Amino acid sequence: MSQPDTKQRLLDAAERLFAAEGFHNTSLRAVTGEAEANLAAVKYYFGSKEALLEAVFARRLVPLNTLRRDRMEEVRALARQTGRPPATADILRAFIEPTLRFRESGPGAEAFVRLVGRALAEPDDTIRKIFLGLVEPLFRYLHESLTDALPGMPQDVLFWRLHFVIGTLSHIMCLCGHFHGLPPGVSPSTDAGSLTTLLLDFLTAGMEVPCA
Amino acid sequence: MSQPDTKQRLLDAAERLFAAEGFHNTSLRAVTGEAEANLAAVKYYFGSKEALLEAVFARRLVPLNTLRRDRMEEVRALARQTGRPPATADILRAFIEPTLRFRESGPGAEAFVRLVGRALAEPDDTIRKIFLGLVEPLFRYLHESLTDALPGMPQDVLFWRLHFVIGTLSHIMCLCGHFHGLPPGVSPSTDAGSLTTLLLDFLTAGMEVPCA
DNA sequence: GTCTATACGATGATAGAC
DNA sequence: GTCTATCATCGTATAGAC
Repeated sequence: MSQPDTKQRLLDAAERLFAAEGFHNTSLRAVTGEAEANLAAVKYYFGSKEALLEAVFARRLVPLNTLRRDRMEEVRALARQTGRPPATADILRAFIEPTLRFRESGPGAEAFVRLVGRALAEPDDTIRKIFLGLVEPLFRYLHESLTDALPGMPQDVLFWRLHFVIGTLSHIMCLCGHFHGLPPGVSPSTDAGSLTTLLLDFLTAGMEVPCA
Repeated sequence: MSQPDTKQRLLDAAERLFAAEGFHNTSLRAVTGEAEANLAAVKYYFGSKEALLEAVFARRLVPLNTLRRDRMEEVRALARQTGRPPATADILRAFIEPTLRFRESGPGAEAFVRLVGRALAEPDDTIRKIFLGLVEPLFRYLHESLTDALPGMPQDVLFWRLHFVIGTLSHIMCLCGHFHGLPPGVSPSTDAGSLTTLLLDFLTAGMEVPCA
């Protein structure tokens, strides 16, 4: 290769721009301009604009998903030793805490978190499916783990509540640092630790409440 | 006018296409094609593509917001007569039930609900601000009503929980009829009545749980 | 007032030279 | 591996017909 890490520079520039301006609102000329690469380099390294997006997702999502699954597996293994179901709060923490902490894991990570938070609301089927392909196995495992934690809950109620959790987390991920309509005098804490606690209290109560 | 309601046909076509394909993925040529109007009709009636989107939002959102605010005001007025705070569940129901019922209010309404559900996750600042301009006063009123219902709750906790509610509702709005990864044997009910009950149980429990 | 025809610069994508 | 040239299509703008 002649240039050092053209591929990495393209990924970095695409991640930042897709998060800041949106996928459809970002031109390949803007990406290659910021990465100081030629327009056709995207075609060469990735194949298309959509394949570039998939690479942006995969680079950070694959290790994050491994971490989230490992933590959920750990909670369930410990519970099996006691012979009792895992606590709902422990399952949710294993899923949520790495997600929120990820924002503090280095340059570009905050932009990436916003990008992921928006992905499920993406109108474009192709793009949403690229993202779903990377996270759906993990969602299934979370579903399975929650079924484990809440053995008495009807299947369809659990299914909806799972999506309530995912929806809340997605919204918080794209909200971080971008509040609308802050009332005067309110300056909510945004560090991963506080936010994890606040989310866990709220979601655990919602997951565990008896249904009519 | 020569053609019957060119403006309405443009709004109908834009609503359907923006919801189905996304705003940036929908060309004005597609809109005017479906509406059987000339390309320049958008410029003539609305001024720009973004102004067309604002008109699509406003047409249905203004009456819906009036309904939601009226119902919240009614709950608070009744509570004042008893001299006690309104119930959290009643405030949330006043906000959520009209939103979910709206989906069944006629042709095009379901597409519109998805469009609104995605709006807060919209990456484009201009578009998100168009939407926020139409809903922020209502969000503030919901915030105020929940402060009323939960007088002991710290301001910053209430602020976050308000956003948890909005995030959950947004996600459900864009999910309706578009599930990913349905496990076999689960066919969740999607009618407004059942969904309202499920959401209310979950969100009320989360709003009312004591915070550490 | 309402609508049509047409043109302009910029975009995503590609083919093929080097 | 990298770059130039080219293409259809995009949002927008304008001039003018009815």
